[in-house]
Amino acid sequence: MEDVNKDLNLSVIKAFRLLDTYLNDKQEWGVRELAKKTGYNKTTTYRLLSTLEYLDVVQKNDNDKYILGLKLFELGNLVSIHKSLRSYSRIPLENIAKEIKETVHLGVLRNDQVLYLNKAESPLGLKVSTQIGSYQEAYCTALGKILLAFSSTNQISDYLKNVKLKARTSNTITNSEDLLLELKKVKEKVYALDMEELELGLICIAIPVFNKKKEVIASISVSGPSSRFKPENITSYLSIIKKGALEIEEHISDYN
Amino acid sequence: MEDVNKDLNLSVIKAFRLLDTYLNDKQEWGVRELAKKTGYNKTTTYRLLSTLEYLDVVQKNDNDKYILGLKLFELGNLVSIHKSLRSYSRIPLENIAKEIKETVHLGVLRNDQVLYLNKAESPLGLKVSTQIGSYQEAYCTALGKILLAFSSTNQISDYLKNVKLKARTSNTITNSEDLLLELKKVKEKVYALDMEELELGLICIAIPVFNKKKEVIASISVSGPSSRFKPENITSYLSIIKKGALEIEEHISDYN
DNA sequence: CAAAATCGTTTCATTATACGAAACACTGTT
DNA sequence: AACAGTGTTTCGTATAATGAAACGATTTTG
Repeated sequence: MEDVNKDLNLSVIKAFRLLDTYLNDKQEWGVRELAKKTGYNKTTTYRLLSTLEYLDVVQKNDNDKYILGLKLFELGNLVSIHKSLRSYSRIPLENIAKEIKETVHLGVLRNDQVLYLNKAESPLGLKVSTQIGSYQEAYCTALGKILLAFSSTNQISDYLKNVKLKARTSNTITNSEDLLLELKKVKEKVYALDMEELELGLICIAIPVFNKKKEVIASISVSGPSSRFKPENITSYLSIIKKGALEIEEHISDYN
Repeated sequence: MEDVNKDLNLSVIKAFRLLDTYLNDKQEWGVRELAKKTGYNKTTTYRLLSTLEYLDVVQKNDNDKYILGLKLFELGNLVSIHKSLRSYSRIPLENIAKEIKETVHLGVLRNDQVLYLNKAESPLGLKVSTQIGSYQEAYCTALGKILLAFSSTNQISDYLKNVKLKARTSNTITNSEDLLLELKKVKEKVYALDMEELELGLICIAIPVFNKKKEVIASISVSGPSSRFKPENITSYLSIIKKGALEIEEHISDYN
């Protein structure tokens, strides 16, 4: 933990810690429930929630529980970071998803993790579904392997210093040397696979998106259940994803 | 203004007032600049911004100005309100935009205004571009006319009590009786037009989206410049938009 | 190239306000 | 009827937010 010496506003921090609680796969929370989860006093929690409700940041649903409000939707849509990448990727991702019939993601590296910037979901019932704006470990995802593989050697060694390669499944690469070897292969082949390394039954394939200076600015992946994702599909999948990546690259300026 | 007697947390309110400032079509702000705009002391503003930066709610860009941060992107994507409508409308909206080559919007009524839930932009250079999550007056937009026209008479009269019909252009309907007549016609024809009533040179056409109980739950509009938007197109546009509306309606449950 | 203007940042004394235990009102359950 | 679960209000206390002034660092101006 960094030493944060600036005198920060503790109420504001608490308010956002309350909102962060909604990241735990739970859409509605009561006052006492949130207080217990965050460790805050229930009176404090009540007052913060009242304030956030007044600001439209949260609102009560039919069960009188608090849910995230439309102010966050409004502000979230105003965020300019990666905006062009997010908007220009929309149609290409949809095209890939339509053709392959699996879920497609666009991601970038941020603080040693993969940040999901956009997605297009599989039309099928059994599908991968990720939250846009959420984060995932890089070393056990196809997106992350691409983004790491095309990072500088310094960045990669920093990554290995910062991140513990925890086994998510029996297939997860948990050894630094193995990961370096894998990244080398990924960079050579210009595509990455995740063979049930994050989650059993989940297979992904990813390729890089380049800017006009040939730097990797993002990665596109296709994810599906192992039951549908066969080795013989890889070649055809790759050509479809590459077509989508090219569509994005045409819109991208040098730096972004 | 309502009398808000609960003791709300003033720091949290200030923090979100700072964030609200970004709604004014300006992506980056300095400390003194934000302080001046909001009327807060510059030291207070500085400390609040430091706190928000610590929380990843804002971040500094290359010019050392503050921009909205990825925490807002993350939380905004977590908002569950109208989520199914937003996700299921994505592909139908894209299809309409692709076919008509104009920008398409999906909106609902909220606090007497139109809330834009989703959009698909025209592929052309000259196009309408609206912020998702933002609000617009209902009486001078095609979306708003549809949503008002299919509201109850009570809701409509409440609307007329609350809202002042300000002239946005020389074509804007500024008279309650005229608006009521217009809404009656809209409901009969089951589509609404905005003939440069919000902005000169901007024409829109909208239709309702029904749930399985035949209630209007949203509206779809197509917007384009008057130079391209010809009366003879209306019939063909309507059939294309209706096709999209049907695609959405198939996915929608009874109430949402 | 010096002077002035502007920027973000820190200091410190003061005052406002966030705080929390306890009591409360309300609801649904046992 | 008793109980356990909500969200909400009260009130005295202590903490934390406040802002004028000074600061150092850039950038702009003459």
